[in-house]
Amino acid sequence: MEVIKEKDEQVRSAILMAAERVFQKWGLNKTTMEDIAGEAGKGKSTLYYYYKSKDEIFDATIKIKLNQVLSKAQESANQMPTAKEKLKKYIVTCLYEMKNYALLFNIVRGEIRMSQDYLEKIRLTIQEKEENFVREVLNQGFLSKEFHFIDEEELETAVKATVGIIHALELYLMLENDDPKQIDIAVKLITNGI
Amino acid sequence: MEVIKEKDEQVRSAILMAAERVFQKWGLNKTTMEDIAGEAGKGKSTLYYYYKSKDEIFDATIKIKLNQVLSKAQESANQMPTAKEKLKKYIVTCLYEMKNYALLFNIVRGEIRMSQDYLEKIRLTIQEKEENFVREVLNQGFLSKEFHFIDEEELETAVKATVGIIHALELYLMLENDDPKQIDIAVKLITNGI
Amino acid sequence: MEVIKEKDEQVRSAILMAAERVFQKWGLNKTTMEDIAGEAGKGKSTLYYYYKSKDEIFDATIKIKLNQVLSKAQESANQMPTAKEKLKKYIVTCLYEMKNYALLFNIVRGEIRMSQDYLEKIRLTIQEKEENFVREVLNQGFLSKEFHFIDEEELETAVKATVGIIHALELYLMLENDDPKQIDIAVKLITNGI
Amino acid sequence: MEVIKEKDEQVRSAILMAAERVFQKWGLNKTTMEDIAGEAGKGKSTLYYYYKSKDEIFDATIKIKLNQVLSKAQESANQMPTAKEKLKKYIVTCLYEMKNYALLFNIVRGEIRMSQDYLEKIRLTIQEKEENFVREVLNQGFLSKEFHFIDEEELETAVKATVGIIHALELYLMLENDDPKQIDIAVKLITNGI
DNA sequence: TATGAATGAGTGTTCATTCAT
DNA sequence: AATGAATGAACACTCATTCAT
Repeated sequence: MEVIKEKDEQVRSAILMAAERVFQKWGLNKTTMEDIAGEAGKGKSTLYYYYKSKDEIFDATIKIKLNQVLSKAQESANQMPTAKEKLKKYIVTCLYEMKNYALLFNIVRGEIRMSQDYLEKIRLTIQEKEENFVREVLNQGFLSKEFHFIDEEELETAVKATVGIIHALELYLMLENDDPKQIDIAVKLITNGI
Repeated sequence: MEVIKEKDEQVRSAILMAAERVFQKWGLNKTTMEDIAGEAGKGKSTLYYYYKSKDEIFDATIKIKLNQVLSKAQESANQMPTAKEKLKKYIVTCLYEMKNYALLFNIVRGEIRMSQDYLEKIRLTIQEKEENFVREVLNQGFLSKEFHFIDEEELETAVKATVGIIHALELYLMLENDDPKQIDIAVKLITNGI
Repeated sequence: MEVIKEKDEQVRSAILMAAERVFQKWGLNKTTMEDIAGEAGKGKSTLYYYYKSKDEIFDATIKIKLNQVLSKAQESANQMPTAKEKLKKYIVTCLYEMKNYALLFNIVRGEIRMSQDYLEKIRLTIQEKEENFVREVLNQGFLSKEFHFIDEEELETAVKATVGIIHALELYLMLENDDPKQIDIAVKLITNGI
Repeated sequence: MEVIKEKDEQVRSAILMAAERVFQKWGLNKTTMEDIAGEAGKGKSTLYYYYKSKDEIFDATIKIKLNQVLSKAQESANQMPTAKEKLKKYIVTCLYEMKNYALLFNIVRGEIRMSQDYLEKIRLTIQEKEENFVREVLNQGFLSKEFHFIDEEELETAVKATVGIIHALELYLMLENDDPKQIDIAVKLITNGI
């Protein structure tokens, strides 16, 4: 029973990994179920045994990948001693990771109907996760006087703004830029102000 | 003969304006030639008399809109006295304008084949235009000692980074944010550094 | 303009006639759009230029055929002198005509979702048409003392019952019976009572 | 061995009962093997262990149900003293019973390929059964002088016609009518003649 | 005995594009 | 100059059926 369950989960996972590759390559609209099936080495209709629709596959793909990236970034950041370094490490790791899945994440914005609420929900969950982490770091920096420019009541604003800026950089680097050196420059510029 | 040419140009322009509206509303993939034709009050096949394909229409639409936005931003910026204010005004105007055409510009990123070089060309042209303007402003600020942190050899890097950051903010504000106040916060944060 | 309109109507009509043939042959579910297109000598997608969906085609097919049959029956009946003969002629003509389109009409009952209201509407319209005609005939027979067994207040009940019996016979003869002589026997049996 | 055989027969029966419910609800085409399996509480492929195909399941379902209805009707009829009452009881019971399985029986007509002979065979067997019963009753009525209008040589015609009319009424009441009172009216109308 | 897993062969529908007029 | 008509090529999704276990 346990084995069977595992097998099932393995196939679902294999499908998602195949989907990730082709979505990343072709985008949501141009990727067909046949593409995914071919990449997974399965028949087209097999996909429907495991997932209800193309959208559900895309949904799951994004969800997993986002969680992976954020978790990795938070892990990396937590190994740094100071709040400043943590923040910087978090930003940089996010940027590098996201850059590798540029098209995949970008699809969420450009190709999807506004009305698809489930994606909005994913984004909100993610955003909360990010904000929680940044809030913690900023708070720590505030307590340790590292970030003396922040007073208590501005903390929440700073959290939202920082996360926003991170998103902005993510997008910029993901989409517009192929020069890895630019990441450092951009981070420095953001950190120090123009 | 001249009159006919003018008429021709008028129709082409009308089609593009119609296309702009529906692309902005539905994105590239979800917008059909019928949508565009309907919005333009023309027959579907008429579009093919004036443009070779849907892509060509989209192409032209983006090109024009981008030029409009940039020109307006440069105009606004040039009315400011100091380099600092010029830069700020330029950024803010770009952001506000682009925000209004969020989906339109975003399409360029999410829905388009990698292999479509002509869009890349547009982007390069635009980027050059932006860089030229920013370079001018930064240079002026350098000469007037407003931007003392920039030395001559760093100018080019600063130009590229600044334009990059502007793009980043554009994207962020276009896509993730519906609160107009955030624009000011974000600009301040960028200007002063986190 | 008039000519074009006519052409359009001709094609729509041709599609419907093709559809009638294949629906009659295969039923609703087993008939594919490709079947209809093939029979009509058109491309499959051409059908969608003239009709919105398979259901719409089926809808129109039934509607037209029903009207044809009823009109013909009423015409035939009206050429008879007495009410009794009119009624008999009407029944017999309906039966003979409907018999030729057995499967076509029967589809309406066996293959269609209950929830499809538009078909219900067609049936009600048709039923009204039938009832009106039968009422007229019965009324005439009542006034001429041909049908002395009907008193005024029973007229409406008699109308509904007669139409019902006609339907019953239609169904029976359409579906269960391939012997044309049986029509006469059945009519006689109904007319005289078992 | 005997026990196993019994178990086997029980499962086959359970499947058929489940099938009856879903066929009655959705019709033949719209009912999937998954529907049947779900209703039976079995795995989809289990059905193929007991039956060769969907058609075979449908086949068996109809056969059993028809036999049930006819047997019940004949039983009820046989409790009546006179031939006239027997005939009437038989008709009414058939109608009431069949009405409850309207869609199920109707499927036989609307959704099935002409070429499926096995259903034709079922129908013939059933029809023979019905005719035998009606013949017996009519004969009894002829002998007891109840049905004086029938002479010996017309008996066979009368049998066929009566069974036909019953079928007609069955169909009519099954498909077109939701008012139970109409059954009585219709029977009366048939019995007395229009 | 029973079934989870897998799939081939369809199905209705969409849409960019062509072409005769 | 303008377009109605026509269509091929896809595409997401369905389902009866098979097969290994």
